[in-house]
Amino acid sequence: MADIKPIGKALFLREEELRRGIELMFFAYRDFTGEADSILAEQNMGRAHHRAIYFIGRNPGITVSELLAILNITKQSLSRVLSALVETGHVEQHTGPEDRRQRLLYLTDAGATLESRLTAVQGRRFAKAYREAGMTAVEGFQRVLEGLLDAETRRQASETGRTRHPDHRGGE
Amino acid sequence: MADIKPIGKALFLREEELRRGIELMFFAYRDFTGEADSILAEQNMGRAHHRAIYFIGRNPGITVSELLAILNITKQSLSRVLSALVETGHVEQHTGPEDRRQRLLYLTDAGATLESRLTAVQGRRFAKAYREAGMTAVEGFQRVLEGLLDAETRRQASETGRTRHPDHRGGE
DNA sequence: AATTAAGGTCAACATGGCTGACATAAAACC
DNA sequence: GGTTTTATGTCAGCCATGTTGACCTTAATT
Repeated sequence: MADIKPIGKALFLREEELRRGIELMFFAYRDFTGEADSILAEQNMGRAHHRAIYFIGRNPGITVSELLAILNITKQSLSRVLSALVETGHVEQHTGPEDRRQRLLYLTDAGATLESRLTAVQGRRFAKAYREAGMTAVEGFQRVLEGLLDAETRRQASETGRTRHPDHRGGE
Repeated sequence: MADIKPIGKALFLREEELRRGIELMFFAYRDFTGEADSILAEQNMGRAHHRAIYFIGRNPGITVSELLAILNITKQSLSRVLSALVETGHVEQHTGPEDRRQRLLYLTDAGATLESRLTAVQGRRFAKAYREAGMTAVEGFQRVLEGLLDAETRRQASETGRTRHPDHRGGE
């Protein structure tokens, strides 16, 4: 099975090859999110809640504006989700110490627990795919996905993960 | 397992590596669909319409049930979208010649035109990403995406693209 | 013929995008 | 220091698209 080489070597940009990519992308994304969606449904949440929880967990103390820049949705949409998450006790908002207009966002313990659970199922799926495909494939996978990004996203993505605020939630 | 060279050095399934995959998947999918979404918005359509048009184009004469199996949504959801597409003249329904309960689906010329346009922008994005990443990377990309699929999807995916009906739309 | 099953549609609900209007806090102007 | 402008975030209401439930039509079973 090692010789899957869909492309003997000739041009691999033929229509069929491209359609294969388009379709794989659709199916893979759907299945990739499917398990998490089920967990979320149990809690009466949706994908939007997941994304907020995920990136708040990644960037404790992130502001609504910063989160917006990552998610690329309107602040009104995000606001609705955040209100729900605060309501259910998964997220805490603290007024910014410097700029009191800001709400710094943190996961509560419940939020962190849910985040772990969701990331765990998605991580397991990736771990399996990565393991089966092998290291070289993983590298290629990442390379192609990066190539699919908008220039703007690529710029931002390089910043994500940088803990922007040294974290101080629950400290008190 | 075929003894997969331990990545340069350590295990590569660490949390950070997995999170990178999760995040790339999110951003790439969003950007990948973004351009098509804009075109669709012009026509007062959404992603659901796109998917229907895409797979009908791929499988002329497909039945609603078969399309459902590909899309994995409820038939009620699909029905709404199909009605709209028939209404706007992008899709034609022909009663099945064998089984008169069935509606065989075909793109009209307008539908085919729109499909081409949408596939073209997504194809261009893939062509660029593939070109930049190189053949080996593309192979890895496909391998990993396949690994992310549910077993069920993988089974079905191998069938997609098989022109199931020899096409006879517009034959009259 | 009567029942059961399969293919589709209609209605009503929830999620999560969107835009518009707005409150509050900070910054800029003077 | 008061006024205006700008930035951050919320509330309200619309639209797209997923869901379930009720239903019609046609085919298959008996």
